[in-house]
Amino acid sequence: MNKIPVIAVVGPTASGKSDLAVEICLEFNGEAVSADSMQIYKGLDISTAKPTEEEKKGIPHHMMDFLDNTESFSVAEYQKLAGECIRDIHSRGKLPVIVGGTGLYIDTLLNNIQLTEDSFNEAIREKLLARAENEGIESLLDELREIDPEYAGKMHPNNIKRIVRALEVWYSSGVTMTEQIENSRAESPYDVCFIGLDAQDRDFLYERINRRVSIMLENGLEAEAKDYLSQKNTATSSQAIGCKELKPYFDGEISLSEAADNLRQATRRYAKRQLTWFRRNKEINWIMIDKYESKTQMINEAFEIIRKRKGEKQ
RNA sequence: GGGUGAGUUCCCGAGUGGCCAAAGGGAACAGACUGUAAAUCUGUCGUCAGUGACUUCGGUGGUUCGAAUCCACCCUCACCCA
Repeated sequence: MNKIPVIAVVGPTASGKSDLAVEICLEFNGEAVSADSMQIYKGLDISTAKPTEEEKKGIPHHMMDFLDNTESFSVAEYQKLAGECIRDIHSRGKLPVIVGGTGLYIDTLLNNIQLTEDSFNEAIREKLLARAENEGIESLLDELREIDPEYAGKMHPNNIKRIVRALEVWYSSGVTMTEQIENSRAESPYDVCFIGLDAQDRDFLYERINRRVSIMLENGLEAEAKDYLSQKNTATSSQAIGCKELKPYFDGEISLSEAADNLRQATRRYAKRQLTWFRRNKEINWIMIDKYESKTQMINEAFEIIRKRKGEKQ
């Protein structure tokens, strides 16, 4: 079977993924496919750091900026839609370049993880959540131990979300979480060249994040957040870093500079978690962004990795 | 110049004679993650050695079997009176 070649540019926020992806598209005749759980939404342009038209340099960007705030979204939908994008780009003789920081989306998409049908049931979830509230989580964990002792063994009692989800999967589909994970393995239709962006010096990355937040503020993040908060939004988009940190400021509880600090901190911690996620992927070719004197050198390094990979295939 | 209060481990902050390397929170670091993932959860967090040792609670000295905790003096900060 001929696999579809794709490039995946991953890494923490503010590491320069969007930029690099555009350059790769320019060099290798590609189109960008965003893998970002928040950039899928319309609006939130500043807080999710969507590339501007100018920054896109004419490169089409898919899976970005198409969903209304009132709609929720899930990995399964992402996998389906992004998969279609990739096939479409490939069929037109172009190279799909996946770019984003949502590890779950990227792994689910590129590893072709088979998610169980009908394992998503909000009503059941609500009920389980209510039970957790009333009976205590131990009761639910005991129940999970009966159904799926292996998975239950991995659960910490504080991990309500995951315990509830495991039960939700069982009651809605009749498949245990352990079975789902086993069943999820499938051959990937993609031949992926991973490029990961990180910094040798963590502070270098954190400085970039701090600066980026300042720039967002200058560019009107406040107004964007205010506007966003005035609408009713779905759980997915309301989790975005940006608005929720600014809200206490709007409510007069803290100063703007405090809110800005919180924003920076939340973003740094997010970057940390992204790194933890990506680090376990041994296929990633890491590029240390603070190792190069110029951006051009860094970009060339990425090009080299891609060319080498292409050469191996031929 | 007089008075009062305060100085605790990276930060905030509890601790008023042994149960204190010192609650709690934050940060930081590390990890998990299969339909909410920019979310959620976990671990470590004075230094070594791994059920023990060593150094720490503004400084110096003292009391005591034993002090972050008591006393004296000193330094610094805050507020109040002049």
